[in-house]
Amino acid sequence: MNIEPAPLFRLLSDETRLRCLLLLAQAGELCVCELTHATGAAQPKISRHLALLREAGLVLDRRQGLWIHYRLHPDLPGWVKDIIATTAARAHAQQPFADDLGALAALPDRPGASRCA
Amino acid sequence: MNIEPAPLFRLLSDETRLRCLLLLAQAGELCVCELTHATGAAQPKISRHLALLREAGLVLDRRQGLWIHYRLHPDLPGWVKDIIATTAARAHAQQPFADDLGALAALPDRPGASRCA
DNA sequence: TCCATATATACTGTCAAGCGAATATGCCGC
DNA sequence: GCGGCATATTCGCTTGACAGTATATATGGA
Repeated sequence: MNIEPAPLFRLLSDETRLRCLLLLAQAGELCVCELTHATGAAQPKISRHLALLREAGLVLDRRQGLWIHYRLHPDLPGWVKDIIATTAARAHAQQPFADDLGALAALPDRPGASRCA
Repeated sequence: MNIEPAPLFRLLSDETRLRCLLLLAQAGELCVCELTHATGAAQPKISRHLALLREAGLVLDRRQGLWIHYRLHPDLPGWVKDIIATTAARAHAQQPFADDLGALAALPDRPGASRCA
């Protein structure tokens, strides 16, 4: 899966997509409901944006029963990882990303992912 | 001038803008006609995109007689410089950026900038 | 088999981005 | 001031992105 700069930036230019991507970069793997809650966005909205990231090869999904877990694609080119990491470092303490991380941490039973409200 | 991640990526997501930005990152300072020739784009198109980059604080312009020279803003935040540098490194040998650099080098009298065809 | 939950997709309306063509502005030399 | 060059701006148009609502699919359990 080859990734070109301009289309990559196009994907990163939507705040909802960027927030999801940075959450995945930070948390490793998250199911759709966790992303939905962390961002406060509607479920179809998250789903659509995740589909775009998936089609571009930026994320991978893994079905586990009822839940679908997303994570950054492990084989991303180095320069793409660099850009995500740089952005994550800068966004980490700023809005709205800081709140997203807080909301994620506040979800009950997170490590087991047993509770999706 | 504060720069937010999503709007930055929005600016980088247009190929014409990205090509101009990377040319400036490589060449240091270029006038509009050089960017126009290097990219092969129409002059109003280049001008419009440069205006967007200028309004966002990514580039600075300097008028010298008839010519207007653009360069990357020297006070860009470190993370923005990093992203531009990372992208430039990856794009350097690929299309269409390699051709842009070649076309730029082929322009006559470049260092003196005396000849804008 | 029927239901509930998690996620994905389809449909539709709205809005902004980008383009080409034409025109305007600013600067220079005569 | 006039003409010419470099650059900027405006206009009308087209296209594509995104949102919300509604609906479909898939899985697991009673």
